[in-house]
Amino acid sequence: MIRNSSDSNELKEFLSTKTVFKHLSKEELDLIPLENGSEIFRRGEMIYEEGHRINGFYCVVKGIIKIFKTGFDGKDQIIRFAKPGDIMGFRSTITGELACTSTKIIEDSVICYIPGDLVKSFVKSNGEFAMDLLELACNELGEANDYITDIAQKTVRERLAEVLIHLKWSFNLDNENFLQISLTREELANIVGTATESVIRLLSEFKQDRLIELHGRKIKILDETKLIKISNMHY
Amino acid sequence: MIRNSSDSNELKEFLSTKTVFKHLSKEELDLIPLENGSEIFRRGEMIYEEGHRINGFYCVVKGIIKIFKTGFDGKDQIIRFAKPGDIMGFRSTITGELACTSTKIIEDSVICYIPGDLVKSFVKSNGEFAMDLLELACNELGEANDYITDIAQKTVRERLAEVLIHLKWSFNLDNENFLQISLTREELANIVGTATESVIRLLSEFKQDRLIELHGRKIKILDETKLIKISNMHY
DNA sequence: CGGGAGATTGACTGATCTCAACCCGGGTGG
DNA sequence: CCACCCGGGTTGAGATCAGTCAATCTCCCG
Repeated sequence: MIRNSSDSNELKEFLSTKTVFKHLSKEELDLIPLENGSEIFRRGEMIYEEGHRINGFYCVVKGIIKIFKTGFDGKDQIIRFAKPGDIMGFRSTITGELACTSTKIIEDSVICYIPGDLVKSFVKSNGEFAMDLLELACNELGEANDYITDIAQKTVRERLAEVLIHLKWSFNLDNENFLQISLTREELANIVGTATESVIRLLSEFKQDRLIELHGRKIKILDETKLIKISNMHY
Repeated sequence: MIRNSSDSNELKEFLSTKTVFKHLSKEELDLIPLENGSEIFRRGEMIYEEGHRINGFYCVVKGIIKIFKTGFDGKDQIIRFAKPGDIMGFRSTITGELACTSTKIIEDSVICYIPGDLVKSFVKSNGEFAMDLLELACNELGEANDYITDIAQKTVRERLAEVLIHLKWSFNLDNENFLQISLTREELANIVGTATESVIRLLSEFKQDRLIELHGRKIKILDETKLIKISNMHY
């Protein structure tokens, strides 16, 4: 974790255009202590861990972070990914509970921190902001509900297909149309909720069927339509 | 569904003491149109269905409702239960999306409706209320995250044990210490995320082991400690 | 070149699902 | 009054998806 001397005006610009803080007034934005700039994290580093006390929002300026819970047997379950513009830790900040998830860097990231007290004061004084934040929470809740139903009802094969599609929709492709996000097979398994070996077998099956192309960790979706069919998605 | 002529002052009293509306001012409370009173629903009736447009909060005054999603193969997944003081439909009301869940009465209920526009105006004008609502959403989000991890990682046996414990903690017991809530085996399966037959087999196994007692749909927890151990819960 | 992490493959196991039969109690219509 | 039906609830047998374990391989790095 490295202190980054990025211009605080740049950060302000970012917050006010790309994040849930977009409806803060100029004066409110000025209250956020950004003098320290943001922090740079490298792949594998943790920002905070399950059980820790969190007192503010961690806003992703750049990079990709996995947000996950560790089950009683030490196995991780990835809940979601955070990418530029996303907020981490808002649940615990709002409820005042300990963090219920850990956050680990997938792709080198720049994070800036916004104290919780400040956020709460904004919620109380700025109705637009409160509404945006509420919407954010509700959107996440909707996704969580879908996730529950999927994991409870679908086969591993269906879920893996769905995860691949979601990854394609959520993350950029490189110039050869490979998914930019680079995940280990174990991480994929921790999204799908299955064993690493199962992911490996299914991936090579999909590859056989010309649905995807694999180059190490890089994945290219070749036949989105068929994958969607396999996944039994509604959309 | 029957129109109930309950006193609107009684409802106001209820809203301002038992629900997320507790921080509304007297004036704000008066804005809520409660003249029509509340509505009575009977077991089996639906309040709203997945895919419908919802334009407000459904507040449970009395009764128990299951909130569930229907999977692509027609199988239901129960997401949570709503009981007196709880709000249904707030996610869709806030995000403006179609309902992502259906709601079906488990135990005869009294429901009162609060228009969404009004709620949104409260969010914008009353910071305390906004904060309470946000907390509500965040609490649910935390539970959803736990749920995801459980379903993804635990065995059916562990999950069923956990569900029984949660039911005991969430619902009252009758004078013989049986769980008040009455669920079919299929409904239990739809919480756990398994087949009806699996629930039946595991229940009778738990009964053999003197962990629970069964009288038709009524369930009594005999050995909470051991069930918690079986469930591998953290708490 | 040796070591280690991650990826792959194969064999085996077993938890859980599916299917089908059967039971049970309540309600109903002849 | 009784046969029948219907919605749960139970039980058993068999099929299978997916997890575990163990061996091997492939890179990449120091």
